[in-house]
Amino acid sequence: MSKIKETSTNFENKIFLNECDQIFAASLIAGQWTLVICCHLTTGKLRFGELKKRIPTITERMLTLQLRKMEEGDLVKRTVYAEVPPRVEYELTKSGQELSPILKQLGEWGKNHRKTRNAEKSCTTHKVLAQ
Amino acid sequence: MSKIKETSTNFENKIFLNECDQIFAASLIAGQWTLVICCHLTTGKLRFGELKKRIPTITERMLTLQLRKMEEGDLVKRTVYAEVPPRVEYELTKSGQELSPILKQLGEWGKNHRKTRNAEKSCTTHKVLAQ
DNA sequence: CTGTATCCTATTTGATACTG
DNA sequence: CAGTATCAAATAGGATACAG
Repeated sequence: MSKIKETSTNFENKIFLNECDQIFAASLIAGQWTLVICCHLTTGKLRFGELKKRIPTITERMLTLQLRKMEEGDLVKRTVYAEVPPRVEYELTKSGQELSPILKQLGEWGKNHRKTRNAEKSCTTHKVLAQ
Repeated sequence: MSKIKETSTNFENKIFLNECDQIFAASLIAGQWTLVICCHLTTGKLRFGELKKRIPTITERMLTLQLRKMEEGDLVKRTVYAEVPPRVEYELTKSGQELSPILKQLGEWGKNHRKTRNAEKSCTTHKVLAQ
């Protein structure tokens, strides 16, 4: 990458271009339950009821909404079997699986970041006092 | 990691443990403007007004709110200079900088994912028709 | 079993005006 | 310059009941 003056419009545009994909990606994993669902599906396909059981605090409404959103974003694949009683299975798409290692890194970062923060908190009390 | 039966509660707990850090991390980068700000700060410290100029569509209110949230999350450091007129500079913390490469990967994934989706869309029209 | 429909609350964001 | 204050709009999320 050649050097660009930091004041040039082009320089700023390069940054924005990069942003857009990140923001697009972030919008796909946004939502209270998306990552939770993602995580459970990394180990394989699951039925609606199985997901519900693994995430006891989610309501059926939210599970449906989130799964629909993830389906729309091509993160999960929904397979309906024409049986009685109905059976519907959810699994990560190829893209969804490719996201997993990145999310794992994000988790690692989160773990370390949390540690660092706690370590700092025990030294400096001004934040607590400010409350 | 030793093998655990997939039906055991422990197995599910392991997944949940992993989730938590991810969700914690996600909550820190959530918000309409967080990633945009993050991105601009990767190239160095910026003043309030400079950020505002680089993100023309953000309101001062939102810029303030997001920066405060990111400060609270220890992603950015805020430095106030006792000058007239006032000068305040924002920069990524060490943790914030460590997040950058992960966000870059997320952006790469987003770019590819977007491509894949568009390619699929041009072949299959049922989704468009369903609308 | 796998969802929908309805109603309601909480949180987030935006518009605009004002301040030390 | 770097914010606050206030009000309004939009969006996300939850509780509950019901349906194919």
